[in-house]
Amino acid sequence: MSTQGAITDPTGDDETGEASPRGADDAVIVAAADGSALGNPGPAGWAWYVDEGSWQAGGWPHGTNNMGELKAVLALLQATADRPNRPLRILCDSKYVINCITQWMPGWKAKGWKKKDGKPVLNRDLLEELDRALAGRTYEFEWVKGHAGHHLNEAADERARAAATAFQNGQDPETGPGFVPGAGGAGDEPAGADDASTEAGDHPSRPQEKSAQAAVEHEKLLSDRETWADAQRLAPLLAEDLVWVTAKGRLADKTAAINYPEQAFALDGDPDLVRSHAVSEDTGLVVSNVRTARGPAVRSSLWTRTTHGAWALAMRQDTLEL
RNA sequence: AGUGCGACACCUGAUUCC
DNA sequence: GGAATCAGGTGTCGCACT
Repeated sequence: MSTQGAITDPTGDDETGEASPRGADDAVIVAAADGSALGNPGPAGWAWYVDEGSWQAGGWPHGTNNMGELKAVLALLQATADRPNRPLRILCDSKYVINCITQWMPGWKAKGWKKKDGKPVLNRDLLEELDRALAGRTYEFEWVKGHAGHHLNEAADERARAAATAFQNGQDPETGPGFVPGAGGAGDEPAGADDASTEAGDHPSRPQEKSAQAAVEHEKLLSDRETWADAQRLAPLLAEDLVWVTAKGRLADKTAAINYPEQAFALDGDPDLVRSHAVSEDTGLVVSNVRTARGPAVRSSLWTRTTHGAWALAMRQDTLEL
């Protein structure tokens, strides 16, 4: 099933990433987009795939399947944004995503992002970004059944799951080469002439920003009860030599934090990010406002990357507000 | 306000088999 | 590692009824 029929027949050959003359200015880009969320919600990944030389993946430490599905399409749009004249054929197994974009969004926008039952539409931020990214583009969605052996869909699925798995292990996912025009064949485009799109998405390519981003994400992850209440998930997030200065001015270590997670991690509401700072490529600082059992506090957390590539909390200080 | 229903995904756990 | 079956769950939407 296809929507938005503005595309001139893309050769009908889905197995080849791109149709028509490679790199042609108006050649249809055929890509599959897919998402994954382990445990749903849980560590989540997204990916789009054109061919072995042109794909991208990413994710979050915590997200839903549908966030992943939406982000996969959004990332594809962003990665190809510098070629707005090339039509997109997007293979997607989520009817939620296809219906959101092709049927429901117009109504939601007109009605102030309220569903039929009056409740607010979920994933609105992603949807609004998608709406912006779609403007001026020629595209067409094709629904493909998931796990039915479709080559492009399987490839995107594998990469999305791999990204989710990476986040589950506290590691950074493989993000892929990004959109590389004509990557599939004996390309006519100068090799490596364009890697500007490699970094689209959640993980900025500049390493300094990456560590700040990682620190923020892991800080959020650790504030989630589902994470810290599970010792299996909690332990790897804490550095062996963790130093924690509590709100009362006491010193605590990793063992104490693991033995008394309720006291150490329970918050009223989510942490409110104040600032994040990249100390180095492997160290990020996060300052946030939190509501502890003892009252509101300012929390500074230092996250570092271990030798295994995973991020762990190295230092934390809480200061109670007056 | 609630209850269903439908659809597509995303999972978790078992089992069998190779 | 892989492929197939069976349970059970959440993410999300629309629709119809109470």
